[in-house]
Amino acid sequence: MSNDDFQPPDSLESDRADQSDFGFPDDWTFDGWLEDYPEAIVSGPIQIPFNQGHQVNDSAGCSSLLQVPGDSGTPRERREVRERYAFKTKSEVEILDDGYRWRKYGKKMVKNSPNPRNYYRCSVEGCPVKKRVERDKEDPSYVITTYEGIHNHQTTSIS
DNA sequence: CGTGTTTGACCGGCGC
DNA sequence: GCGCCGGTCAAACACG
Repeated sequence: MSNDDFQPPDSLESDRADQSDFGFPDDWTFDGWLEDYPEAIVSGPIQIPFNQGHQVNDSAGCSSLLQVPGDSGTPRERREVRERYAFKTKSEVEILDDGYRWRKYGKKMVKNSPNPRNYYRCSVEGCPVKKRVERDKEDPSYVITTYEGIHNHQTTSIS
């Protein structure tokens, strides 16, 4: 697919000033791709888990809109659907409202980190989406979230 | 009473 | 084959 022409990390990281254009909630910090989590640097479709902001629906029913800097420095729109997507946010709480309802189904201590990892599943039956949340090893003020799967339903509206 | 969390057990993949 | 490790299950529990 066109995954190869999707340029990860550098362009995003160097362009952090534009993160407001990603449509993330204000208190979320998009930190680009995580080098520590190569498996998160996907190969395959993914749905960026945000419905607020710039989410757009296409014919596939599940798409997200991601903006990356264009050659000229002007952000160009990018629509990507991936199966896995990880990012890091600075947050005190791990339960972030991303527009879906999640049910925790596991907690695990992982090696190389003093912090537990939490496993969540989308509450909607038949929806295969999972996410795992853990605090940054060396920077506990950050929360690492990894989404996996594509929602096959509309946003579960919550509060 | 319905829904979500907690928590230890269980399981499967992988490296030695 | 065995043990480690990450991921999941499920029963009991908490809470509105």
